[in-house]
Amino acid sequence: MHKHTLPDLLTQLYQLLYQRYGPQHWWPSSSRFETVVGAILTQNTAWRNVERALANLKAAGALSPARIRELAQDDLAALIRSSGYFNTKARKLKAFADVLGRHHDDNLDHLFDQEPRALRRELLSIYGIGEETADDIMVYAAYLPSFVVDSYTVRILGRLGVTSGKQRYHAVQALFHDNLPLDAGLFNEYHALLDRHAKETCRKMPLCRDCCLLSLCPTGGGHSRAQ
DNA sequence: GCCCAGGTGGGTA
DNA sequence: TACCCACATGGG
Repeated sequence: MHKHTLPDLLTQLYQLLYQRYGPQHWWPSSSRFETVVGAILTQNTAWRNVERALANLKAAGALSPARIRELAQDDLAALIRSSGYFNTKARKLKAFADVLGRHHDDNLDHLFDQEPRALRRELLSIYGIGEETADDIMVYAAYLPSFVVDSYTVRILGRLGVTSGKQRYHAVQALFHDNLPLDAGLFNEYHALLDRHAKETCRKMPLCRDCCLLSLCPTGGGHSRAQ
């Protein structure tokens, strides 16, 4: 099937994307807490709309766990209106702020200073934090190597014939964990590059022959189905 | 008007 | 387990 081993393919995929796009400087934020808030607000939402919500929170002095707890949920929802799902996301932000206050004295160092498995479990136990958001927080706020799998990741791996498109989150994540160095900096850049490539290229050019990944594509760019 | 965007939780069979 | 649906704004 493949002319590459999986470690080779995943490494070459990274190198091709990095050569094409360069460093992506993720996660754009001025604090780790802001990164966590952004990770929740960007769920199924364009980042552009999240930026407005974050600006509103900053302008209102509301970008802290204590202020998020103090604000009425409706008032918090109004501030983040532009990010969509504002009622749901206001509840999610409050859920995170509650756990951070109750169990960690509002200190992200305390939250992050535990075994990575335990940290991920705790994040997943919080209302509104699923696997992808948990891994966003692991990589981009706690600086731990936990690969972020999103729909773009699945789409690109599908086109390269690496996944079927029906695998669960954990199985896709394991591809990266089992075949690459467990390096938070690498995982940071890798996920950002997949995102960049999918947004910039995959939509406009559904075939690999039109993009920088042609050399990795088993079909030579002739897809019958786009994943 | 339509489809999509840096998903998650809840319900049903 | 496997689907289905609600959640909601803003841009192309």
